[in-house]
Amino acid sequence: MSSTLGSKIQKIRKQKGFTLEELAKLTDSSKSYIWELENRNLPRPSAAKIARIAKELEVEIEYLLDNEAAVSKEEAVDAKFYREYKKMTPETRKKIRDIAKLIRKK
Amino acid sequence: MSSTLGSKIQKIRKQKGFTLEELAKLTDSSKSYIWELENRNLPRPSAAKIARIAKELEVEIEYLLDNEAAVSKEEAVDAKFYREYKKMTPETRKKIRDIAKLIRKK
DNA sequence: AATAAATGTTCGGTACTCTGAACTTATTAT
DNA sequence: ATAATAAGTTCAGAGTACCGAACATTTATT
Repeated sequence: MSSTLGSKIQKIRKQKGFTLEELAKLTDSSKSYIWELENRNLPRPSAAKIARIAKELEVEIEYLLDNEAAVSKEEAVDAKFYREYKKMTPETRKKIRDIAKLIRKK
Repeated sequence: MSSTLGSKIQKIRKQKGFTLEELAKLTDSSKSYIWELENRNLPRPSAAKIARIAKELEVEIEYLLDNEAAVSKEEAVDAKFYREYKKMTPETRKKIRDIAKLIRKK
């Protein structure tokens, strides 16, 4: 179940219905490179590229990078929550943090 | 005010009291490379390296990568919140998400 | 089925990552 | 002040990132 960087990118790209060329264009890449990312196991792609790809695929960078076991469903739920949280207004975010602080204290 | 990747890494490394060699060892890097990361403007360091460094420095990868304007204090507060959130129990996390959902609906 | 159009794959080359080892500068101990 | 140790800096070189352009395969059109 190891799920590599490449397989994750490919899976999400297809889910979103992008072709290699489309994702390449969105991320200022060449389609050949996106293909290599997906199909060869490139040992150290750049952080900048991976960040742009993560953004277009709407996933956390960590999700793409962290391998195997680390990507539990629980963590996915948390990451999703954080993505949503970040879209809220500052006021709402503060409320949530304050409440979290209270809850924590039991 | 541009705040580059390098300056961020250096600032946090020093805050945490690490020498180049210590951070290098923690992240399976050479101290020469950590130095170059901090002091030269390397155009595309690998995602794997940046991820390991972010982890040891206890910051979000996004924080290191996103440039200037994006790194507001507000966002730092949010990132801190998320770091703490992730350390909570699954039950507590769920409570927080549920409450967040309610709050959102006004 | 034949052709065109779209999507995917290979490859050569330039610029870059990252290291180990040597070197320089700052700090601490004697 | 001098020596010893630690911290920081430079550099050559092996291996990789990433691109453009050519080639191959799949899918759509007639």
